[in-house]
Amino acid sequence: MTQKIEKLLKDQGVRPTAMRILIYKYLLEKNVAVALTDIENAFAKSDRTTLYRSVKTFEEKGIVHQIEDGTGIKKYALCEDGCNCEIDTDLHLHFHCSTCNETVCLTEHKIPHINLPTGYTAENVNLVVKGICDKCSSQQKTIR
Amino acid sequence: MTQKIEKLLKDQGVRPTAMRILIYKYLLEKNVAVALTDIENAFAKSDRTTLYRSVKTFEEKGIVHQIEDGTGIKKYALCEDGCNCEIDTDLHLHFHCSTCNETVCLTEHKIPHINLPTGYTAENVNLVVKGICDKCSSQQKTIR
DNA sequence: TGTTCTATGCAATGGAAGTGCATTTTGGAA
DNA sequence: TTCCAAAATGCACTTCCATTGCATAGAACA
Ligand SMILES: [Mn+2]
Ligand SMILES: [Mn+2]
Ligand SMILES: [Zn+2]
Ligand SMILES: [Zn+2]
Repeated sequence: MTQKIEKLLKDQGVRPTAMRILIYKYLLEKNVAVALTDIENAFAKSDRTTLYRSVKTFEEKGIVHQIEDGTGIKKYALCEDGCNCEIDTDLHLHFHCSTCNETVCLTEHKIPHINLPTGYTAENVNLVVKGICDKCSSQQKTIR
Repeated sequence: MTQKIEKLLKDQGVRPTAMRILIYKYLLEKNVAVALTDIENAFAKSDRTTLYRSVKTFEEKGIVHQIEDGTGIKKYALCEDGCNCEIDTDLHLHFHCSTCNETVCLTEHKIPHINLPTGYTAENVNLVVKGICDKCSSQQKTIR
């Protein structure tokens, strides 16, 4: 496991330090997008700045992508294999649940092509749907 | 003008105070989405809290809609006539220019219908395209 | 006029992003 | 193996914006 991650990080041009490996593992085991604060809370002995800069490096090297889910808090999630964060091919829908407050990548749901008025050039597209996630809606059923 | 605004506010259940009318006028003359700080700077003698609560009231009464353009700063813009901020009919694309840093409503560009996995329910959709706006790209041309 | 609800202003809080700088760690050259 | 330069880390701070509590002023209404 750790071996693989080390290799993966190296391949992306990121030095596999102890903390970075831990962060990567954490992102891997979470199946939702995480905030910096989440990572901070996951490790008792961690400095926010280090985490901040590690994640930033990950982002620059294409290891994670940043998600703006509308909460005002930046979230991060691992990129898919072979992802280049390219518009039309890699960018996908994100879903933010207003009940559990979790944000997930719906990697199967790519962003539809958007027509823009003349003169406008798209560099990036952010599509976030807010509502109730599957877990929360099935809990609702269970309750009643 | 002021008369119309007063009526409009009343019709939406908002008392047309002096400040609120000013804010409304300001939003009306700006053709871009504005941040609270923008409004604050537009009026020398204004209290941020009053502006904050006024805009919040506007939002609750369906007079403005909030825009999360990914900058982390909340923006606001007047709703169209007859807008109920309803998904599929009223929600539209927003464009954020990375050059001039302005965010505009592209009210003609409604949000395409999004298919979600089973169990997910959509309550709101946020679609933001980032890139270069028409003004900025035409300036580019002029320069070279 | 007096009462009550609403709007406003001021002060303060809180959360998160981001930066400067000193120190430690690391990887590679010698 | 030893040493050095570059990279990573940790701590202290700053900044920016959203948001709230509470006291006061203002408007509507009986
Ligand atoms: Mn994602
Ligand atoms: Mn809009
Ligand atoms: Zn949920
Ligand atoms: Zn522009």
